[in-house]
This record gives sequence, C-alpha cells and structure tokens, in this order.
Amino acid sequence: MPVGLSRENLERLDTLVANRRAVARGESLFRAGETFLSLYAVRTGFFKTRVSSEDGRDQVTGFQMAGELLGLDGISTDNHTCDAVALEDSQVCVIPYNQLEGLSREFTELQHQFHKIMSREIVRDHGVMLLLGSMRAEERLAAFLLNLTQRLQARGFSASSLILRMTREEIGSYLGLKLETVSRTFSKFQEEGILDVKQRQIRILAQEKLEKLVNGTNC
Amino acid sequence: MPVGLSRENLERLDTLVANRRAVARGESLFRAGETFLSLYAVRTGFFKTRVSSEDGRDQVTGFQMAGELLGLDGISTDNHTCDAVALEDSQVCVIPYNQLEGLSREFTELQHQFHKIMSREIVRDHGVMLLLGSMRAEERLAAFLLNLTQRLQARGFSASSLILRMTREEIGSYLGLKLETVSRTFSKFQEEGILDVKQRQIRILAQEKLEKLVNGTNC
DNA sequence: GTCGCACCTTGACTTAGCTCAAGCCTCGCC
DNA sequence: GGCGAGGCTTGAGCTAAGTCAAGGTGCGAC
Repeated sequence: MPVGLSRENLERLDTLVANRRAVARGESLFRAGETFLSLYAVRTGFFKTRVSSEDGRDQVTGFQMAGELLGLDGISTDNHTCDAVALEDSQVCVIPYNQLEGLSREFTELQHQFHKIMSREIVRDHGVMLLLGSMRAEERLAAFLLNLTQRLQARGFSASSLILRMTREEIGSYLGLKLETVSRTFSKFQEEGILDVKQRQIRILAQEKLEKLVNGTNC
Repeated sequence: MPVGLSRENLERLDTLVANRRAVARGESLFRAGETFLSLYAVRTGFFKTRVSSEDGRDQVTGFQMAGELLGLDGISTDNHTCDAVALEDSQVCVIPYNQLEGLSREFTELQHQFHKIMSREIVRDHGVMLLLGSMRAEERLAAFLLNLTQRLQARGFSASSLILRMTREEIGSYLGLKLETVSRTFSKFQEEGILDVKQRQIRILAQEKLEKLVNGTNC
C-alpha cells in the first residue's frame, strides 16, 4: 500500500503499527463501553464481534481474520460499542487512533485507504442486512460459507476445505438463525452432496450449488 | 461544527457544500453501479437507500432525513453500491469527495467529524443487524417508530405525531417483514391503544409501551 | 484411560410470519 | 364528479423456522 514513501516516512508508518498484543482464545480484545483509543489489525487468529441489546439479546456482527480491522465502531462516540472476542489464540497490531489521524493528514494515500476500509465495512454491513432481511436459512448458510472460503482463499488457503472457528450458535447468531437450524441445514447440505461436514471440518463438494442457492435462479 | 476558523477558511468550507441539487419524489439521487464522485447531505426532504441482490431481491438499508449523509458506501470501490431514492421532493448539498478529502487534511476537526459520521453509520448498521437477527415483528416496528420520532424530535418536530414518508412495503423491506405483517402489526398496536393509525398519519399514544417492547422486559 | 463438559445432532411439535386472495380507501386525473 | 391505480387492511390456510427434549460425540483435565 505505501507507494513511493521516503525511508523516514516509511518508518513513521511502521511505528504506527509497531505495537502488538496477544489475545487468548475466549478473551476479549475490547468490550462495549470501554474507552476507544486504538484500532486493531488482526495479525494471526480469528475474532468475532458482537453487539448486545439492553435486555441481553446478542447479535454477532462479524467474524474477522488476518488482515482485517477491528474497532471502527468506536470512533463515533470515543467508546467501543461492541465486544471483540478471540475465537482462537490471536495476535493483533495496536493502531493508536490519534496517530492514525495525524499521519493520514500527511499521507494522502493512507487517508484514502482508511476511508475505503471504513466504507467497505458499511458495504459489508448492507450485505448482511440483505441476507438477514430477505434470505431463507439455506441461502444464508450458503452465502456465509462462500464468503468465508473466498476470504480464506485470498489468504492462500484452500477454496474447498475449511475448519470453522466458531460454534453453530455463533454462526446462528450471525445469520439470524437458531443453532438447531444451522445444524439441520448443514445436515441437509451433506445429504444433498453439497458439503462434507465433520463437526467443524467442512469440505465443499459442489460450490456451484451453493452459488446457485445464493444467486437464486430459484425464488 | 467549524470552530475558530478564519474567514477565509470558513469560506473554503462553504464552497465545499455550495452546490445544490433537487430530486423529485420517486427519482434517484444515484444508483448502484454509477461512478462515485460526491457525497450528499440532505437539506430538505426524505430518502431511502436500497441494495439489490443479483436475483432481484431488494433490501431497504435506511431512511435519511434533513442533515443526514448519503453515499458513504461509494468510497469503497469508487462506485455507488446502492440506490438512493427520494420519497418526497427533496434537496441535497453536493459534496465533491476529493475536495472533502483535501480539506480534511487541513482541518483536523473536519477530518475528525467525518470519521465520526462514517463510524456512526457502522454503529447504526450493527443496530439494524441486531433488529433483523433477533427481534420479533412487534419489536422491530416499535424500534423503527421510536428511532424515527427520536430523529424527528431532534429536528424540532413532535415526538408523538408523525407522517410516514414511506409505504408499508418499504417499511417491511427495511424491517425484514412482508407488508401484510407491517399492516397487521400497526392494527395490533392500534387495538392495544399504543398508536392511532390513519394510513400514514401516526400518533403515538403510549410511547412507554413501545419502549418496553424494544427493551423487552418480556422474553 | 476415563470423566465431564461443551458442543452437536435429530425428532416431534408449535408458531410467527408468509402467501394468496378479496375488498376497501384515497387521491390525482380526466 | 366519477374513475382508476396504488396503497392499505383483513381473512384463511400454509410453512419455514423455532422450541423443547433426548441422546450422541469429541476433547481436555486429571
């Protein structure tokens, strides 16, 4: 991303993300209500983010893997508005937000990239709204799996074989379904020869059928 | 918002938003796929934004009123990713995006406010996900009405009386419900003495009951 | 090894919301 | 003033997904 920067400037960008933090499986990176100071870039591992309503309802709002950014919601009120929980032992880069704002005033390209990242999150959220608002259970799970494998593939992993880092309940929360429905839908996909499911090990046998479900020549 | 700026700088900020555009009821301000060049601030009127999936499913992603910003999704790919449609004759300020980036490199406060606005949109979207993923029809409609009146009240309108700018179908799309369900739920609220509903004229008779539905001492 | 716990699967039954259909407002237009 | 179209309401029946319950499975701790 940094194009044509001087050595000195490159070093300043480096110091922006120099700070590391390890988060053990099950621990929170941050929680709703905490003061917002930094963004976090996932280096290794896997996270979920989760919002809660006053009456204790939870909603998983996303799953984040290496290279993805956590904490953007905190900018709005200087407080985090969701919890970020590690689903496996993970490492993040700590990006102090005021330093990021300062540097992005100097480096047009950094500013532009940062805006694109925020905007991309908005676009992603709109996609999830479409999923939650108008898709049936099978379509939701198909879309979820295709999204996951696509992101894993971009990171050099197999496009057809993956290990889920989250429980059926977490998948259900993200997709607006109950865990039993997620489980039944996995079973259905297996019966139909679309997937091979062994607990959290998933092998995609017929990707085109998943795609057809999502793009839906059906309904 | 602009605090302690010189006359000259204030004028530069003014020119940023000097350009106006009128959009008649039913017309689009922009459409998915069009090149993204500007953000738009609603001056007067009312808009909906809508994403579509390949197979023609629509999802209303938001309703925007005076003072709210449209087009943030376009930054990510330099193309708009949703349609913005006026629900009544409206006027917007055109904010050329590259000028905004330029000025926000000079004015820390502008930069900071812009980031907060983007972040707020992300937080709002997470709230909608919670609604779509975990609330029942009555709770969704209650949350929708409370959100609307809150925003209208902040603009000096009544907290208890409002005129809907959108159809039952558009409300349903936003809330992940069919128009019949929206209609039935309005009728139910009327029977229970929570609302007085006359087509699009709504009077809130028992706001505390709506709040209780959303915060849910129930389930 | 085996015990316990968290997680997953499956079945039987229930239900919230959807679909389809019919009829009714209301507002703009001829 | 009457007519038409878009929008709204309501009913009846259906269905996808939820609920409740009873096991099954696999992994980590001892």
